[in-house]
Amino acid sequence: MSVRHVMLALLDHTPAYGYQLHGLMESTLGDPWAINIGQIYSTLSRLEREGLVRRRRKAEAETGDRTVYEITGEGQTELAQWLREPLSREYRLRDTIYAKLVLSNLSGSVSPEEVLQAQRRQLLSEMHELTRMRSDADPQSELLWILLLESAIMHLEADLRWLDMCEARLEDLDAIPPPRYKGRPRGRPPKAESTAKRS
Amino acid sequence: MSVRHVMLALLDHTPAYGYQLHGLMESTLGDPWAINIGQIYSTLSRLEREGLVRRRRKAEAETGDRTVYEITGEGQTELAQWLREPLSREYRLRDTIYAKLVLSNLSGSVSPEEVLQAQRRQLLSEMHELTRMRSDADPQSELLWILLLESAIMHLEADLRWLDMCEARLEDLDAIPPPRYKGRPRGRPPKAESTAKRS
DNA sequence: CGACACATGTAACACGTTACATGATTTG
DNA sequence: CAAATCATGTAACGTGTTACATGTGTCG
Repeated sequence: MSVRHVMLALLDHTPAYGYQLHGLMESTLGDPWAINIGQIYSTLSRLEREGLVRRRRKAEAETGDRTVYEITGEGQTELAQWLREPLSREYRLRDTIYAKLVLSNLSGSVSPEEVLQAQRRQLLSEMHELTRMRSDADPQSELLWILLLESAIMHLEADLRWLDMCEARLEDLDAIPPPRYKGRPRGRPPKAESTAKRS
Repeated sequence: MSVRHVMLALLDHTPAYGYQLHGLMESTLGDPWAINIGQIYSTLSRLEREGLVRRRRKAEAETGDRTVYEITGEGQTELAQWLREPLSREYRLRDTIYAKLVLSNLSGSVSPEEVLQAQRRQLLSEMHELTRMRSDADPQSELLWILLLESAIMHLEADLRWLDMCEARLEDLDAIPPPRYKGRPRGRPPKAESTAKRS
């Protein structure tokens, strides 16, 4: 839901052909946003079909045989809307680590302790890597890159603190009864009901 | 990459039929994990095809006409492996808010200030909601639900602090040159190169 | 020449979503 | 009886992945 908008933004800055977009995406947003080149072309097709993008009439000097795309008015509208509309972070409530913790507690093959420990090891090593990269980065020319690293580091810290919290309460987990299933238990399971969403 | 494993874990606890799995998933992991019932069946097919799950032979009392599935040995192996293997959090480096910030800076229609402010408003409101839910929850019977809320809150805090940081450095953003594209710029774009991944 | 970057695609698949079709059983 | 819930699916589509096919141009 996001690659299409990135492409729109890049095309809004300057018309481009597919291969070029691929390069721009990587140089603008960095390696983590590198996608398979094939997806560029299929996304361009969809965007064209929806009228958010159009093929540029050849003409203007020689473009070789490359297919240059440009954004349309509709595309700019869509882009502005995407930029303005804030992200909901409620997906945080669908955290895979949480699921692993609950499920390991449920089915005996791997203990919650093991899950937590493995995860902590992983996060600590990523933390090392991130802080190293942070101190390697040049505050002048790589401001954006640094901001991204800071973000990742802060979330990693949150994860680590959370793991500590869980570990401290591990004993309490044993007391939790397994889920039942018999015609609407109604035992109020965890509810999301975040902003503007009723269950 | 995660629904299949949730289903394996539930089936490891007890054999079940599709509709039942859907209910168990929600009551075990909560609303945020509720998925479309259709996906249960298609995932079951895939799991069966891969031999991680099998249809139980009718017999044993009356099951009605419901198709009961149970996990296989292979399935248990796969499940244990999933539980043991830690998640990489490197996807944090592919943060959509970050992308919006960079792209709004690039294409003029919406300013970075606007993006940051809209996002802050959203996060503050979600924070309100989450803290309210946290204080409503019963520490005895809803320990898991509380842990999940804590996690979400901590990450929300991280996001908010990050937004502040970005805002404080907004002026510096103007100084950033737009990305070029001409035969390998080699201006070291942001690199991910997280654990065990070379670009 | 041969390897590599440039350039454009297609195919197959996994996962997720919404929507629809089709019935049986339960219950107000 | 009508509506809701139970129960099992299918179809269409969006997004993402990997892999492959097919060329041109450049450079050591």
